[in-house]
Amino acid sequence: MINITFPDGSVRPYEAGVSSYDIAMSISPRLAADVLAARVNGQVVDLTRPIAEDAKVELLKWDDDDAKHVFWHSSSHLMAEALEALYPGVKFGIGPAVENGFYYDVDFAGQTFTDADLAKVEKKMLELARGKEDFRRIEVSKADAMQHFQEKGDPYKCELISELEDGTITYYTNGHFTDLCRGPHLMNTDVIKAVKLMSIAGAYWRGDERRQQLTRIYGITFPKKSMLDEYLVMLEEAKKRDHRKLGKEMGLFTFSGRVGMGLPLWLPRGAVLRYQLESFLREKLKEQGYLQVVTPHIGSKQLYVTSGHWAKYGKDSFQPIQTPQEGEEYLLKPMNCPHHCEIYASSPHSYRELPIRLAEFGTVYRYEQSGELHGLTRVRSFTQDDAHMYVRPDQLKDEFKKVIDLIQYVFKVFKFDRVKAQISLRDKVNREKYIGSEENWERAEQAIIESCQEKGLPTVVEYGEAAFYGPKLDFMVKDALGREWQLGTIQVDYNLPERFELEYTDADGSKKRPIMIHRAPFGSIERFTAVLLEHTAGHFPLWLAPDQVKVLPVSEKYADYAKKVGDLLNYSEIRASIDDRNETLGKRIREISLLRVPILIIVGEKEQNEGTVSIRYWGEDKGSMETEAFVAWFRDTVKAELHQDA
RNA sequence: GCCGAUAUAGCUCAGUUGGCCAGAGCACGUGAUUUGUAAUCUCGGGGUCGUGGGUUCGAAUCCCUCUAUCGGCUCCA
Repeated sequence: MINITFPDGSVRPYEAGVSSYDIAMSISPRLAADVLAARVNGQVVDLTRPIAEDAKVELLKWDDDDAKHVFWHSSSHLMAEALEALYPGVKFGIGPAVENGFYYDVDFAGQTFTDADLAKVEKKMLELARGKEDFRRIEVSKADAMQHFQEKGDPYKCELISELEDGTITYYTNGHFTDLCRGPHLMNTDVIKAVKLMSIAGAYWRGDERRQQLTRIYGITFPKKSMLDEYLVMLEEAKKRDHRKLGKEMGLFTFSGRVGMGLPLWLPRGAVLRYQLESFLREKLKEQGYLQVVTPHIGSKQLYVTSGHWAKYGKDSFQPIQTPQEGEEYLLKPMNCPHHCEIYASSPHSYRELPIRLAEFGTVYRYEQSGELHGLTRVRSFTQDDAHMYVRPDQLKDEFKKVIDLIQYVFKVFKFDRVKAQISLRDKVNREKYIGSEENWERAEQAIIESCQEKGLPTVVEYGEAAFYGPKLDFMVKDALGREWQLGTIQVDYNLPERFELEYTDADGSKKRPIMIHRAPFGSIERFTAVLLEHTAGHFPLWLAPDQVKVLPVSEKYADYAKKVGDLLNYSEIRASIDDRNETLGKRIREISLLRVPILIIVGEKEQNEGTVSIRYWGEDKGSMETEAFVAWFRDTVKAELHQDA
């Protein structure tokens, strides 16, 4: 007999070799019907795996992320089985579970497969699922595995097997389909009740663009039909928050094929939004001792040869502009740091002056591959809320931590919770992608890791995500559809100061090299605006809304009073305007609401006589109050929105 | 850049298997109406069906090119 310990701490004896499914059955058949996988001593395993020794066992149902993962992974095998049945001769790459569902990469070997075929595969999957096929785990030797997939003619699986160690290789079989797979899987296919194949896309084999492109089929499955329906409704709702749609509806920005792809045009209301975002940060930076600078939109090619950007990105940039007479070469500036380095270098510096913080809302231009452009989140021209700090070694960590505080303050004001802080370090093996000495990198990476630890900031570490000149701390936020975007970033850089031979005079009179911190709390105004739109569904905080107040006279008769109110509000620095068009009140309210104007003021006979305004705040009737009282309330609200302890 | 899809009026979309002068709602202009919390009524203007080519007696509709957009992949200083 062995002892099984449950999550609540209780212990029950079972015969050795008992499976998690048997354990679930012993508790209740109802539980056994719902359970999808088990976590034994912290490891997720098949329900059918025998347990030989004393163990901690958790029975996992749909509400557990690991259980969903197993469910979707098994679903990808089910889809593969369906595809093999419908398209004999297809070859398979990999088919993992992802955050929302699963995919399988398939080589259709010349057969065509389009969106229209998805329904057919869904149908086949459901048919196979109802056949209650067991997932069977089989351990095989490397030689046998290799032989099997060679005979089947599946080069992708052979490649994967060739990299595995003998003795660790397992198959899973469901129905007529056998796949190389580590598992774990569902007990059988019967629990898969609802299937939706979402889309097909090209995907390079092993993520390498020089290799074969496979057809990736994305899908999602559920244990209940109703859950699929809910999921699809949720997706529809998310699409309504798409910043591209909201940007159009709210008159914030547009694109023009004639201007060029990925080049956003900010409309008047969008421009107001930008200026608000900029002055919000400018105020904060003033408090923290930043100095604003302004630099040109182009820079000599030589500048980027010095910085190393030309060697790294020259071929993948907008190509140099040449002067007609002299043949000089200039680049559209893809970043602001080299310009700022030259500002630093323009005068001698004492150790007493440091840190020097140079800030600029710098518009940069980067060639992004055409297929990569995406609304405002990925564009070819964007404005960074950039700054570069030049610090002494003893100031580095304090300065870094101050920036963490600033970024956290920003996220708090905008109510971005669930921000992921990611430490982006060098690739562990492939190091020729980076410039600078091993020693400098080591110091820079340590500074970031230690600063985060000292701040108690929860982080994840990603290797290979560093910039070529230094490691980064990136702040990632998801959009409406769960896609992750990098917003804020802080980078430690020992390399550019060397390349630009930046110096300061230390206390002992010797020349020393400053360390540079690159940082941008928004990342870019464009991307920040996009993510903010999706988070708020266009309901910006009051201080930020391009139009804060619209004043609506009930009819023409009250237009004068409306104007009086509007003037008073403008005088009080509230962005207010009047809508006295010859339209019904209901219609004007509807149109202004669609523009996401937070406050509507309605004035008619009653308000005119009493000197009051009637307030509608985000669609809710707040009754009437004296105009002065409204101004006071407005100011308090804005103050509260901006006052967040970092 | 690669794979797949889409492109009809300013916007959102109809337009059957190729067949009269290409339609609707909103928006815009006009006249009436003077409105009390999410769409008042009237009349009117507006489209070389993304571009260029091809097939056909005939193309918004079928084929190719290019451009832009969408979903992914790759990339992201």
